[in-house]
Formats: sequence, C-alpha cells, structure tokens
Amino acid sequence: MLTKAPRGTGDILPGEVEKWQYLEEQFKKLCRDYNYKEIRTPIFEHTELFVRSVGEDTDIVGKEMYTFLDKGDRSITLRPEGTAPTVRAYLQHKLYGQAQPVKLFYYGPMFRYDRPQAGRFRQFHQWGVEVFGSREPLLDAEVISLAVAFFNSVGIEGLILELNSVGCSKCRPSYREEIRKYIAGYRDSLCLDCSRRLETNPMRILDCKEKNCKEITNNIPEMTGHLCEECREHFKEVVESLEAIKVSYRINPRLVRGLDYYTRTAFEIIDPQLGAQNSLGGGGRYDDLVEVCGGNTTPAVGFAIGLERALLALKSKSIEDLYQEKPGVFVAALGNKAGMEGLKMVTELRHEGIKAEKDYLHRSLKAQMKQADRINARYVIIMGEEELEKGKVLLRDMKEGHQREVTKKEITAHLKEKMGR
RNA sequence: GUGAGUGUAGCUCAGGAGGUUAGAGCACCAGAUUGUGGCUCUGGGGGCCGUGGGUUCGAGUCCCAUCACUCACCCCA
Repeated sequence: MLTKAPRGTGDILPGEVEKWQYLEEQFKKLCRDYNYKEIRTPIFEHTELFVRSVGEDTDIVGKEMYTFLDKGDRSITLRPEGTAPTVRAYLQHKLYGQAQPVKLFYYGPMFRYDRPQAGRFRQFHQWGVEVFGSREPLLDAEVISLAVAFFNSVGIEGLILELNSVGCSKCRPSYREEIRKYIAGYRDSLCLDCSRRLETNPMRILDCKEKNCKEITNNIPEMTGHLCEECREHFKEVVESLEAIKVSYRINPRLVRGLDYYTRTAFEIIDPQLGAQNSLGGGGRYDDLVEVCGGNTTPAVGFAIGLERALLALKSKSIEDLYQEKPGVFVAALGNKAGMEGLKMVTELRHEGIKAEKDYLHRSLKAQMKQADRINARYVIIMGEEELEKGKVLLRDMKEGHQREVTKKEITAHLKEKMGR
C-alpha cells in the first residue's frame, strides 16, 4: 500500500508525459486561435454545487462522487466535472459584466468513484470550453468545431460526431410523458435500471443497451419530432452551420447525455476503434444551468474532452513522432580536479541555452561515453588532466565519430554556433 | 455496486498431474590493451513467487480469504 498509488489513479512517467505535454500545447494553441481564455478553478467545491447542477438522479451524483466532511463540517466534493465550477466562478466573479459572450477554457483533473477499466479512471483529466451569453446556433457549431479541430490537429482520425437535440424545459416534459405512456405497457419487460428510469428520467431508457429495452424503444417516436418550434429551428440551424463549416456529423436521436443540465444541442465524439469506453468527449447546450445556480437567465454551451481517452486513441503514434528530444552536449570529465571544471562547463553551456549533462558517479570514460550516447548527446567534451593543463579540451562529434582539440575558452562560443543558437 | 480473467526479477515471460540452492530474454552495472559510445563476448547485482491463512513430511505449484491489476456490465471523459 505504501508504494502503490490508490486504485484508479496513476503516475505519468517520463516517456509518457511528453505525449501529454504535446496534447496540452496543441489544445492551448487552438484555444488561443478561437479566442478562449483559460480559467482555473479549485479541484474541490461545496457538494451542493454538483448536486444542484449535475442533478440528483444522475449516476455521477448518486454514486460516483468523492465527498467528505472537512474539519469545519462542510460537505466537500472533489469535482467530477468542469462545467459546474465554471458556472460558479462565472457568477461569483460577475463575469457577466464582461464583454459578451464570455468564452472560457479549462484543464485539469476530475474525480469519479467508479470501477476502473480501459479508458476509465478515478482521477482523470479533462479539458473543456464553456461559452456564456449567447443562444446562437452558430455558436454551438463553433464549440463543436473546436472539439473536432483538436482531434484533427493531433492526428486522431476515424472519429464520429454524434448530434441530437434534447429539447428544452418547454418541450421536454411532454416528450417525457409520451415515453412514459408508450412504455407503460411494457413495464415488466424492462431491465431493472430502466424500470427505475421510468420514474426518474424516462429519456435515458432510449439510451439503454439491454436487448429487451432496445426492442421496446425501437418504435418510440423520436425527440427530434417532438421539439417545440424554437428548438426545432435551433437544431436545424446548428446542423446547417456545421455543414457550412464542413464538419461532418451523424444525427443520433437516441443520444441522451448523463447530466441533467443539457438543453437543446447534445453531442458526443466517439472513436469506434476503442473499447467499451469509446467516447472521447462530449457536450452541449445548457441554457438553464446558470439560472439554476442562482444567476440571471444566461444561455451557455460547452464540451469536455477526456485526455486519457485521447491518449488511447493516439496510441499508435510513438513519442518520437510527436516530440523531438533536444540534442545536447555531454561533458566527460576525468578525475576530481576535472570534475569541478566539468561542473563549471555544463553551467556555462546551460546559461547559453544549450542542453548539457555530466557524470556524477565517478565513472570511467567508457561509461561516460555510453551515458552520453544514451541521452542522445550530439557532442562530448572530454576533459582530462593533460588537456586541462594545456587549457584545452577534446571536442568529440558523436554523429561523425571524430574529435579534435579546442581551447577551453572558445568551446562555448564554438558550440553555440554549431548547435544553432 | 455486479461478473470474468490474471498476480513469479525494473520489463516481457518460463517454471511437465506439489519434491533440493526459482530460470530465460531485455534492461542495469562492470570487464574484454588501467583515456573513447552504438555491435559483439564474458561476468555481476537484483525475486517478501501480491498478502494472510489452510492441506501436506514438503506449496511458486492444491484449497480458502483478502488486496491489486485487466476486461466487461452500469455509466461516462
């Protein structure tokens, strides 16, 4: 236990972390181009925030939250998602007073108490964007296109964008009733979860993977046919906008997201090559959430992408494809006196922006050469007693395999020129 | 929370239906003309056999429990 990370968590080690850095850079760059500003919120919040916003009947709130009492008897929850905290911050700092719409992005760890499996962890990382203050369908298209652009920019291919409209507080209740009525006759044939859903959230039955439930719901009228005038128009324009900017999509009338706050647009990006957890990201519109959290009516739309899953989809790509190790210089010093000179040398080189390393284990020259080779050193500076007495060092080109004497004074300038800096 | 599978060296794995000091490859360290990398050769260090019980003269091997990992269900990123 002492030497084991808790279940569902893990360390990101050198060799793997470079991939993370690569994805993080790409995402930040993209957000800058789309004019989104970063926001950083705490990784824990008052439990109430998630219960109210994500929804009492959702799996996240019902069974997946890391909740505890702090020493002041406050109920605290490690954030299971990023939208609610962003909404909270938006209201707390009165960001509605800024130029509209407010376009934000975030990145960080999220926590859900779930049984781990491929692509699912208890601590995982998401990044997402949230836009407040516009109900324009064109904005939905922008948000979706940003998610799609990210996957394109890092070379993840073969994804499917699924799209649906889940209606609004005006048209959804009647659709819910419709489902209830339709299914009432089949009540006994439903799976256990679904008979519960019939009461709590009938729309989720559409999403059930049980064979029986699927058959029952097969002929249920679709949500898209029950949208109110405004929602239907909105959905139509989202679709048209996506076509206008050439984002391909697939309408899935059964797409129902697991968080209660979604209205109208709901979408998910799926990698069919992945296992059971194949959703790389998803999001949608949540026009009522800000109000639920105590603010004025403020339409909003956003998405979240799972980093671990993006990495899974990227698996085929090797680190070398994404990340080039900076070539450097290895200083091989022989003997104690030379060792000190070696330290001075690497310090000087580093100050010049050249990657430099030396030996700290009093190893033989042979071993030091091996080390130099391993860290991909382009040059090795060999300093022995003899050379130092003459004020000179040996400069070895590891790639060409030859070496020559250079005076110690001019070595830095020399390398600076050679290493292109 | 439910189900199935798997836990032997840093990594990937061997260990015939229980029997001596638990092996290999890779990695690591050292040496092969005591100042020169990659290739090769030689040697070396490393293992509470996940943990705890039990059966047995004897358990890495059989039984039970437990923990962890993996995959799936549920749900989602």
